[in-house]
Amino acid sequence: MSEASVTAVEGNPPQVKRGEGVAYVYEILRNEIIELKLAPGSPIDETDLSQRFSMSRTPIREALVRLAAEGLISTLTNRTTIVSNIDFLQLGSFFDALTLMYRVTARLAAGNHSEADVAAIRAHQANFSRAVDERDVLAMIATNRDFHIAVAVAGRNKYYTDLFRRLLDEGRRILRLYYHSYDDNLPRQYVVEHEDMIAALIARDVEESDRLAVAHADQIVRQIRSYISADSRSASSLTL
Amino acid sequence: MSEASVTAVEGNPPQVKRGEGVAYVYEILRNEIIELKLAPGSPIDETDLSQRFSMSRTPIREALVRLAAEGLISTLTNRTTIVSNIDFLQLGSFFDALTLMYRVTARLAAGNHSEADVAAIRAHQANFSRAVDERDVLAMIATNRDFHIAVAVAGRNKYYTDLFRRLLDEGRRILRLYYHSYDDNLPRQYVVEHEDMIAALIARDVEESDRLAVAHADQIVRQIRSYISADSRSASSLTL
DNA sequence: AGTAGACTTCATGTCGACAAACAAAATGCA
DNA sequence: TGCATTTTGTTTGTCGACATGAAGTCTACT
Repeated sequence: MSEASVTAVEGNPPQVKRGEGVAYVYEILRNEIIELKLAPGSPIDETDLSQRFSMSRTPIREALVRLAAEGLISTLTNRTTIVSNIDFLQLGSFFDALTLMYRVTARLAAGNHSEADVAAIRAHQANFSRAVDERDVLAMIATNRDFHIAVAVAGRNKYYTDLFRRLLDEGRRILRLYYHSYDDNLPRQYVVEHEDMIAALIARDVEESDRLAVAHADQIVRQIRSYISADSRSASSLTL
Repeated sequence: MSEASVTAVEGNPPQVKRGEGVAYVYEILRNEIIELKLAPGSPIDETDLSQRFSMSRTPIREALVRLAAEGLISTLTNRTTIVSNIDFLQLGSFFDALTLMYRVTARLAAGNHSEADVAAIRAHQANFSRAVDERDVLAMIATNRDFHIAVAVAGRNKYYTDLFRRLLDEGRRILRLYYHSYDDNLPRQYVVEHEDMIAALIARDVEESDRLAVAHADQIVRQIRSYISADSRSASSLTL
């Protein structure tokens, strides 16, 4: 019923102290959900978690409430709570919002960024580039997300940054689902596109930043779409 | 220290049953925060609330966690939690995001709405119009928000609807702060603008819906800005 | 008198336990 | 044998209590 690797007691119960317990559990569970270590739809048992983290159920519960508020888990009243499913029917909405956030954050960043922002963005881009060099797909997904968050932060609009972060994390879940078919050419192209975006941003060229953001978003949407259709094609070939 | 009207025990402890307690407390507190019955910056005492709602502190706490996740309250670890302040420095970001959401939800609604959506939107518009007729400012603020949420729902993008809802509620808080100087002409104009928006939506005219949304947003932003500057002007006249 | 340090007070964070609600197994009846 | 009902079991929702950390108070010392 419960997978040993996930449910097992933490090797080093890292002695979190008063007031940090909830944040600790929240961070770990959040990562496990986004990285699909906890499969969508799988049930979450509070008692299990409380044993795993060597804590009472109370802080566990609060962490779960936070995750539920973010939409990462769904709680059925008086019944079990499960990891939220990836809603493929809403994929159109997702792409739409994602593209819009790419655009507005790029535009704002071009207008509002500071020196420090550029340094942060470049650091993340370096990490992303390294991940591509090392063909570390999981690291690519994570560092790519961090790069775009840094751009959003440079845009100085917390409402956009917030939504963008959620969208990008949801994107991480979807990409994890399909990363096995990752194309070797695309990552290189993403590195180049990121560099172009940085250049336009430094030049404070809002319109060019916007154009590049649209192109980048289209590229990513196309990539995910192709993964999904490839996936469904192989499935349908099985049934014939 | 604690205001009697807010801290007092609920007259009718409405016997909420298992599993509904948290949602009940959450809804009530949320409304009180948005309607400024709980002033920004004022401390929130868990023990007080637990007495007021005749519940243990546990469900109260979960409701507070949800509110904190939404940004409506800020919790200082090991110390008190307070109602979030209205951040006037971020007002520019707020207006920017608000305008964008007006636009995209109007566009999407024009493209995706169904008959039922139109009916719902019209109902909310009727409520808004009635509130204007009755010069009930508080009702106007609330029904106006509901009208735009209905439009967003018709747009069928939960990401936008979610962000929009939060922005509109934050707007309700700001308007409450300034509603004493509410202009008598503007509400009428809003009714007309809403009617125009509905017409464009039914005609599925995306571009016209967009134009109207921009105009509507500009109008509201201008209104809030004038309230604030009027307020600061009277304040500065005091200091001179 | 002013300041540093100990003490008191009190709200929060955490805990273990109990009770309700749901799901599934077991039982009884046609 | 098949279906309805009861019983059992498990997990969640709620409770009351304890421990911890922080703010304010009081005292003592320079």
